[in-house]
Amino acid sequence: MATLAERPRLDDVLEDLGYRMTPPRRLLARLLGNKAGSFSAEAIIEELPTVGRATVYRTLKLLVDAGILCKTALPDGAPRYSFDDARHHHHVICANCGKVEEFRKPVVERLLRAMAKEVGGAVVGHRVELYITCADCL
Amino acid sequence: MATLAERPRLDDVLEDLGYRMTPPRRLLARLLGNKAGSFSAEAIIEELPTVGRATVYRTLKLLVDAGILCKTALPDGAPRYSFDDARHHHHVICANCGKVEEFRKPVVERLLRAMAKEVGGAVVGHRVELYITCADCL
DNA sequence: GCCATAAGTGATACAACATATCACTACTGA
DNA sequence: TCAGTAGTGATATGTTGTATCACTTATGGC
Repeated sequence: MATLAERPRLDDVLEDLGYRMTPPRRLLARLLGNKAGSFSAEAIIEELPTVGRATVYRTLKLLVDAGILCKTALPDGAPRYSFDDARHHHHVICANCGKVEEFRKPVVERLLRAMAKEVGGAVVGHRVELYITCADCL
Repeated sequence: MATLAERPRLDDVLEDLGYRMTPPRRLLARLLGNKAGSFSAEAIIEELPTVGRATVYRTLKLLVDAGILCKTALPDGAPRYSFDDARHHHHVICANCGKVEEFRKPVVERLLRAMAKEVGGAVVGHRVELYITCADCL
């Protein structure tokens, strides 16, 4: 995951993408900017009672589409959002606390590419997730 | 995925697991026994209007827990059920028609095990999915 | 074959996560 | 300043399930 320091300022990102900077988006940007680990959409909604559900979901989607956030899931399927780093990567997810870390392994990509050749058809994507109980939770 | 011929008879499976064979379960077993590819729970519910939602979901869960069915997801997160083969495996999923195929690659397991050593914490599981557009859909 | 009983059932409510609609508001650029 | 469009929040709806609960029934022991 991009560290707090590396992270682009969210309001800048949204403006650069041509979106308007509105008070709800500023609130969201400020809140998300200080989030570590992963979070659920509902948590954000609770923390920003003045911002409507639809707006929270809309903005999260915007940020996911822009590659700023990444949407993953815990093993039980509960969706989590976390900051993303622009490069292609996979996730290590703590099944207990939901913390998400990224990893990049060219070997994984090579392997999947090789596998792609074996199956007929055109590969459109892949997903690799490793579930752990993190050191803090042990 | 287990081929139609290889597939154990579902009613036998349920009985062997100690479950009662009831009319709704027989209907489900007959319907699922003829399914190819993957399907959604809601499709089953529509096809069996005499069987309640709860019963369909309960029975699907039973079969997933028993290792007969496997629950995966399309790239957009829409859940799909497909027949499963008992051994550990991963999925190749057609993002267009939802067809699910299994693959086994010991290399993948070895790689994930190696990765597990690098991250702190205890590995509790993993998920690897390859999304394609299958030959039929091209 | 009968019966007790535990397992199973369906209707319905609820829950989590998200999108659609729509009248209203407020940025923004001209 | 002002028109036009992007954005907003309330609310309804959709999807995918799980919980509850009164009712029904399959099954094993006799």
